[in-house]
Amino acid sequence: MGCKQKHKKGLWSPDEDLKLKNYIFKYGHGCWSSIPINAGLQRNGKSCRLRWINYLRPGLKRGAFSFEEEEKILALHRVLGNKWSQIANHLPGRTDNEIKNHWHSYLKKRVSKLAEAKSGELEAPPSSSKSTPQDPSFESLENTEASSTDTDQSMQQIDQQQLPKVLFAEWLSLEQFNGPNQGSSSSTAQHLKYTFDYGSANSEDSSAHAQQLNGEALGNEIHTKPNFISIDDMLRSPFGFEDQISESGLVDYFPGDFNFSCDGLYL
DNA sequence: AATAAGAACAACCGCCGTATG
DNA sequence: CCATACGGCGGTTGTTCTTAT
Repeated sequence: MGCKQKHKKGLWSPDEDLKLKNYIFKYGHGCWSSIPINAGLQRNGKSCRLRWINYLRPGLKRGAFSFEEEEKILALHRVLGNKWSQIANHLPGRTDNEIKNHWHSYLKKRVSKLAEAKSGELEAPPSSSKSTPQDPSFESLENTEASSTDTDQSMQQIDQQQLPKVLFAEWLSLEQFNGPNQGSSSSTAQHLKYTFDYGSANSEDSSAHAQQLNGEALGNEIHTKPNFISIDDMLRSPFGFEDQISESGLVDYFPGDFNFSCDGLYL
């Protein structure tokens, strides 16, 4: 009869789940495409893999997201965008699919409501119409090219609307890393790594490192390419690092009395 | 109680990068 | 070097559940 085996689609039955689970517990998953054949399932390998990863795999949390988890997702999403698998890496027991679903069904609305509220504040400031010097010229963005003096502001506006919030380490080449100021660059990178490694350090230590950096003829402004920081470090930061993600696409960091920008992230 | 609308969840699809022959 | 298979990822769709009317 039909020479091509039709793969079953749709929801998984408890029986199918049991077959898949038993097989993987016994033999491991190895090659996904061979699993349905060996386990006696009418599914394709991809479907088996997805079912295992998102539902059957041990260690999954399931159930409602906690407030802490939601906050973490929001913070990570601001940094990573829709990199669900990377976000999931920072939430043990949660799958990328689960996080993605929760984002689309709940968090996204929460964020856009917040943004609306914020933009409402910006567009309709309290009746006392005192124009702030920082007030960006939105009409000029819409209709005309920005004048050269407004370039920075305009770039920020464009970035805010269109560009990712952060430049990632993976986009940077080794060449850039060893760039023209090779010596100082790599030593700075080392210092930065040290400075940010406050998993075990307290903020005092951090500011001590900051002082150390400060003393390295770097002045009170450091902008060396590329600097790296891990996302977990960012989220752990006693300085509220996630609030320092700049609209220019770089990460600005202000621990104490010095500041620099960070161009890369450890993922 | 019936049902329409919206929310939440599960799974599929297509694309891309990598490994292998 | 090329073709193919596979795994992984993100977007999207389909299904089920819950709530409002």
